[in-house]
Amino acid sequence: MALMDAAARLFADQGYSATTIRDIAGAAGMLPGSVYYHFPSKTALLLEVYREGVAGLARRVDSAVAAAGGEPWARLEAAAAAHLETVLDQSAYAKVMIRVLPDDADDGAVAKELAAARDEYESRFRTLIGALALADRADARLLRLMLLGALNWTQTWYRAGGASPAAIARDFVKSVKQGVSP
Amino acid sequence: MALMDAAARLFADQGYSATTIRDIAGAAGMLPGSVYYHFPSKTALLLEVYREGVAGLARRVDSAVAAAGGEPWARLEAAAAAHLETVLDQSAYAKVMIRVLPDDADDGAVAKELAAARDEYESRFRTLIGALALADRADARLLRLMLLGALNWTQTWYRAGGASPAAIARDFVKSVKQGVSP
DNA sequence: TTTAAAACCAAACAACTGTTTGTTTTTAAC
DNA sequence: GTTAAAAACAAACAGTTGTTTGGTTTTAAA
Repeated sequence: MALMDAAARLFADQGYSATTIRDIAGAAGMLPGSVYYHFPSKTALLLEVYREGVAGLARRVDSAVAAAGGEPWARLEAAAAAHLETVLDQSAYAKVMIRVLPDDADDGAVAKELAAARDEYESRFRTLIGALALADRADARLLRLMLLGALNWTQTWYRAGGASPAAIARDFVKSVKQGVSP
Repeated sequence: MALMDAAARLFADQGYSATTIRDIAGAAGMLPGSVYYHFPSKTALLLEVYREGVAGLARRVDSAVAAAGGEPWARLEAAAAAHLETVLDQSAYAKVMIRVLPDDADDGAVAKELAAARDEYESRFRTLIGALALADRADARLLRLMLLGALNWTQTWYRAGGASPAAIARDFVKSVKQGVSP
């Protein structure tokens, strides 16, 4: 859908509140009012774009994990690589999920739905990390939040041309697995 | 300054473009027009708040590192702890530096200044990590970006009452140092 | 070729945006 | 107590915001 594509790209590039309905309509080749034939409000448009982003990301990660075999660290690495490839290269929808905070939606009920969608996605990493054999003092929750934070923050510094998203993800996972000390 | 305090809090809580001059003026107890006696534009106000955030954060981190002794990992841990305490608990100004992206400023020249201010701050971590003894295949740049990303992303999930900012920072540094494998 | 739904246009709405202007109040030094 | 600068007010400005309304075109099935 051209309208959602345009909205996803603009939300990802400029953020939610800096993006106007006129921006979106123009990028989709229509007039502002026409947007309201397809979506009842700007917030509803964000919600659908966000959900599509979460769904697409989940699909890619799930399939990467399924193809990764049974070794827990390999499965986590596959998930991290798929996450980063999608968020940095493949999907403007997935970018929105990282760039737009749930409370950017002016509607409180929608904010909760955005947060819930993201939580459901991230639960995959809870499972993947739960399957790891960890050192006694390692905190699985903080490990998950550290890894996801490091992955998501790449959106602020990543530029095409350097290390590939998959290579970055592999490096991150390896670092937390083995440590960087000699 | 009450005006900058109000702006810092609102920028940190709602983001830059979702915050209006009227919001800021109201929170500071004055009328919208009065803001322009102190700052020539909304963008200029952001720039000063952002700079104050960077300066305060740099001050705290520098002093924590100086007090941490000479062991490189202890110095990095002290920097990470100071960073997180400031950003999560102490300073709305520092929060702005994390929440507001440079290109949120409508003015391109200001965006560059914001990015430059953040870069100057982060160079400290380049130095701190440069002093570490790393395993052969460890990438110092990715290590820095991973750690800063994990730290900065805490702003999206941290809630007072759980692990303290300093404890989170210590956990992150320990994880990348030693790894979490048994 | 008729028809009806889907999609879009054209134009406006009220509210809100950053900002400017001229005037008044507050502050503090003389 | 006078004075002048600093700070704030009151009111508007031009442009933009999300959204609505009623009419027109497009699409595709009958």
